[in-house]
Amino acid sequence: MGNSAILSSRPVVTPPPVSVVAGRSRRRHDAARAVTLVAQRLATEHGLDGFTMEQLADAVGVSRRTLFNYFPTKDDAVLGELPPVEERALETFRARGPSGRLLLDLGVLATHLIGAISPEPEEVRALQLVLERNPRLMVKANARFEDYVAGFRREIAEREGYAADDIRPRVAVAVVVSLYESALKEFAAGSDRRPFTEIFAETVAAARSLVHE
Amino acid sequence: MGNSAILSSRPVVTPPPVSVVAGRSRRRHDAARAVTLVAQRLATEHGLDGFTMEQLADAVGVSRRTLFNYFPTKDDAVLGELPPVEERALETFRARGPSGRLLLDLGVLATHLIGAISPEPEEVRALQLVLERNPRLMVKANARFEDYVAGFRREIAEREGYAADDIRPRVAVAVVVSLYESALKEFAAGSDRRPFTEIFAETVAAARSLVHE
DNA sequence: AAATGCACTCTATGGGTAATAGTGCAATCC
DNA sequence: GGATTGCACTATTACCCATAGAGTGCATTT
Repeated sequence: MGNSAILSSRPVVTPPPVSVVAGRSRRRHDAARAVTLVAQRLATEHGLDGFTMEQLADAVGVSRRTLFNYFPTKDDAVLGELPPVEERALETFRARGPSGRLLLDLGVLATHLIGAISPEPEEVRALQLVLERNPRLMVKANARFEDYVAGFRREIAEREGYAADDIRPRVAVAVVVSLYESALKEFAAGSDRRPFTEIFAETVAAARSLVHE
Repeated sequence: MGNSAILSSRPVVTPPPVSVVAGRSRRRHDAARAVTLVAQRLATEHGLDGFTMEQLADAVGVSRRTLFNYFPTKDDAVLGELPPVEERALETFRARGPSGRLLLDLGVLATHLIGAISPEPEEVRALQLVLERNPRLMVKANARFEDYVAGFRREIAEREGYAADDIRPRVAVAVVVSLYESALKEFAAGSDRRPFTEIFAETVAAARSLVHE
């Protein structure tokens, strides 16, 4: 359990629910990502309330007003955007692929999303610290993540044709999310510098071995 | 991810790590439980900072000073104590029982602990609300829970003879905790008034069906 | 032995104010 | 033509300080 919030380092622009990152969007995404990296650095060095949007704007090289074109609030600038779901990956999932087994396919989708984040352990630790020191930000991070995974629950219910009150979407997402969080803790605590995707895969494998023992 | 904190309603005194509830301890536990119920009621009605320890003491019928004999802080009085692990249940677990399969046995232990809580849905919802409105309390609740489950991780590593850096204890606990939290959400949201243990069992069954599909 | 009264220390909260986040619109720039 | 920006404004939050209340230790009472 744990009150681990999703930690996005190097997050990507949240596009419309399902979209392909392209041309203008790509440039926008890269710009927003740069804002977030700087915002996270400033938050780590000075605290969340220790830097102003003016300072962030200066550090990024845009106007303060423009920052609000990328992010609705200062908190969102620091948290960044959650990884987008690429259209092809989602179509595969909807078509009950790649394996036909829900938990496995959800794990594949999660791996894909995790690959889009590619955090460094120091970044995860730093952002964890910022969150710990700012319960407001943690609450917001968790609310955002909850909305994000709610979308996956809906996709699951639809793919599997579950009834509206079926608890399996919630359970499936809860299990995969718990593995993600467990892996994130290992990643942040680890000293061996393996990529996060590798640690997630190892965590999934450990869960599988526990289930099939 | 959820930021669901453990919600203890009708919590039991946190005894020494492994102990049997008896005589004097039972009376102490009942008294502490009464304090927590009143504290939770006051927090729900007035907010966490909207009642004083003096008021809580008056409502319970003890002196303010005595409250601190039961709980180290006001927050702890509201959160209550986490359920104790009964000695017999722990001995069974340590002896690799009841089934010999770690995840199943951990689920049995969790069911036992959940049985000791027996919350009502209104209580869960009320306490969730208090936590939402008081990030400080939520942070504390989560830190306590993290310590609590760390103990189970140690028990698992010992029971299974895992190496110190083996990730399986963390994964096993993460999965069971995610099922607990998922069940808690269903319980708080539900309108059919089934006991929490039943909903947890249903959640475990759903996870099992997803794994074996 | 546990509860309690009491006096004290420490910390967090409340209120007022100023700083900053957030907003809308028009002008400018690429 | 769309994005950026400047600007003036509104709304909200952080900061500061004093006070209330949480927390503490000890002696007395039950």
